[in-house]
Amino acid sequence: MSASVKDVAALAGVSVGTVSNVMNRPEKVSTAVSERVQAAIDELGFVRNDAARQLRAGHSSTIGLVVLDVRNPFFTDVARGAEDRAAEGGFSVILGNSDEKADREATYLDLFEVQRMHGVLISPFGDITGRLRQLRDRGIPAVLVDRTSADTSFSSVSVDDIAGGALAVGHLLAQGRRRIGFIGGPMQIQQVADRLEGARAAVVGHADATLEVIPLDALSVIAGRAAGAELVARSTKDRPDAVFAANDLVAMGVLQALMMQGAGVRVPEQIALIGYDDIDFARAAVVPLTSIRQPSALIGRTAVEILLEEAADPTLPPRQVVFQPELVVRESTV
Amino acid sequence: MSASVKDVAALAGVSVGTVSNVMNRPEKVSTAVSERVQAAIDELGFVRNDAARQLRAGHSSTIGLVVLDVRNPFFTDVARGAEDRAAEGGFSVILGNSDEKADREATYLDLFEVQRMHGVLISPFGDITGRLRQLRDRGIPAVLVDRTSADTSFSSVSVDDIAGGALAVGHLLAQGRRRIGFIGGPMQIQQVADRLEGARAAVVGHADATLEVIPLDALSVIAGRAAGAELVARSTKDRPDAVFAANDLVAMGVLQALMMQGAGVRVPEQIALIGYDDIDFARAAVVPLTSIRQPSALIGRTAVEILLEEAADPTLPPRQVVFQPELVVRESTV
DNA sequence: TGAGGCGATTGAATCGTTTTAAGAACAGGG
DNA sequence: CCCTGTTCTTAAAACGATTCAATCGCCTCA
Repeated sequence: MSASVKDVAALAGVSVGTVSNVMNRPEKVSTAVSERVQAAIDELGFVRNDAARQLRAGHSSTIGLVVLDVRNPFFTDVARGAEDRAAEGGFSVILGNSDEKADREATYLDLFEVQRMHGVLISPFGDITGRLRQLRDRGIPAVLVDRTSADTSFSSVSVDDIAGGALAVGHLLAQGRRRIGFIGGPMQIQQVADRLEGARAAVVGHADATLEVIPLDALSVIAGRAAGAELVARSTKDRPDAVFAANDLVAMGVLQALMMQGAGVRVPEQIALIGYDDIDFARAAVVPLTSIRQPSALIGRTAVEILLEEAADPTLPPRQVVFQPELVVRESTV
Repeated sequence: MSASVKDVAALAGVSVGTVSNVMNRPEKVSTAVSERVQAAIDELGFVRNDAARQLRAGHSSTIGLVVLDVRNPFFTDVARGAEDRAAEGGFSVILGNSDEKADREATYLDLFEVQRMHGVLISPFGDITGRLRQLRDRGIPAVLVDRTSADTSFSSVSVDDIAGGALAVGHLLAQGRRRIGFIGGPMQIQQVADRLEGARAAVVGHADATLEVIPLDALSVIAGRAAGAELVARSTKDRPDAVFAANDLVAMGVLQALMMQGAGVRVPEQIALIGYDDIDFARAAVVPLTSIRQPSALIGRTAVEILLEEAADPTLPPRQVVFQPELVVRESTV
């Protein structure tokens, strides 16, 4: 069907070894021969068969990435960063979407194993350190993304959500707000709990400030809107003067409820509002939303970096990299 | 590093050929031997090396899928449908995000070629029929997704956007609306042009109905909001009594502008609003949005179906499958 | 002229699985 | 006891790129 090195070698009048050298260590080949081989490659439209290369090499030059939700811009940005860094080293990234389902997650890991991936990046859903350990024993290293490992036997790259929460509430306090509301949940989600913890820490420094927690059972627009409606129903003096939503989806729901005809709570005059994640929709909201941005692309880039190092030297000790989030101020808080 | 068939064969006391038979044609092997081999596989934690299998087979058992935008729920649903159908046939799908960039699209096609994919599904960005023809000549068939091919030399699976436009406006007319506004653009996007064409066709049957086109330069929330603000600025009698937005993002922008404090245009009482795509956000909007749903998962499923058939028999003539969209009625139009 | 050195090139072995033709073991019929 | 099937298993030959020890030229210098 398609041409092989053998065909190229025959056409160029050299041996297959030389053709391989032209492609992989050009410095070992004279320019005359190199050009002749190149011409033959072009003429035949030769494309290397990766399976054969892999078989010989013992492993693929592809990195597998499993994310919790491809629709979440945070993860697509992580993926982009990973792809960029991988490309610099001559690797490719293939993307799997676990959709927060354990069986899908397992299926992707199986696929990555039969394909003898160079390594795996994963934002884990269930507890899969056992499976990851198995993969590592078979020569496939793994790096956790957006979650620190329970045990520290794997490297991880994540963001400091406690700092993020403190950053958000610190900003509200700096704007002169004192009655802060935190809207988010469920608390089983580590990220939510951490953000709340950060919020609490920020409030502690201000004796006259209070923090009210309004729990949610999901991080969605709908849930946020319900919580917002509850605020609208209160008398003005019982309302917080600032709200920190656990993520941007929730914040958008709250915003919708506050701005609704008949509600007429002005943002940010009466209630300042800050979200988390800085998704595109946040910028595009009726009142552009102040939010906490995570260095998503950098997370992906760093994860690949660590993965490649560990693949090259499996004896390296695991590392935990934690990035700091960043405040993005827009109209909803000023 | 990891065990090979040879190790399994040695442990089970049979030849490698038998091990292969146990895995691939169990009916050729006696139960006694089969059990012995299975035990050996389990004990060694043997996992097949896909590279070797592919090398022998001549092509991978993986299908490549390139979409324009992974963040768009439409495409993730297409991907899901494709994965499901592929899994039924023992194939896997790997997902590439071209992000509407020609170079990213090309990079994925190159990757799929060196990996000797079983086939490629693609929602093309640029004109890549030349490249696809090349792939096909080298044994990798392709099926176009969500776009009919300019020439009909490739199979394609798409949705009838003209019918979708007619469906949307037909619904508005059935609700008694007569002054219809179409908000969308740019018209270079085939889908937008088709939806408008369908809208025009629907209006033709009603002598007293009018269709006003409000052009946009992008299908975004922001652009939609600007168009909505323009409607708000008009006197009531100059406003349309129903708006058909080219997609849900635009519709959400329009909705935001209409509902804004001070604007006070009631939806659907004063202006009915319908979108297109039926994304999750549409359901979650302040006023849940009527929309046109496309059978996304079925599109992916069908595309894989056709691809597998063409891979099995490359002489099959290309087929164009066109699905019909579906109206989903919510509060924004009733 | 021949030895030594050096860079460029070759050819065969290798990776792990699948496939296929050939062989072994066994049963039943004559 | 031999012959003919059947059923199960084996051994060896692929697949295509890479690698490395071996070889080939060719030049320099004694």
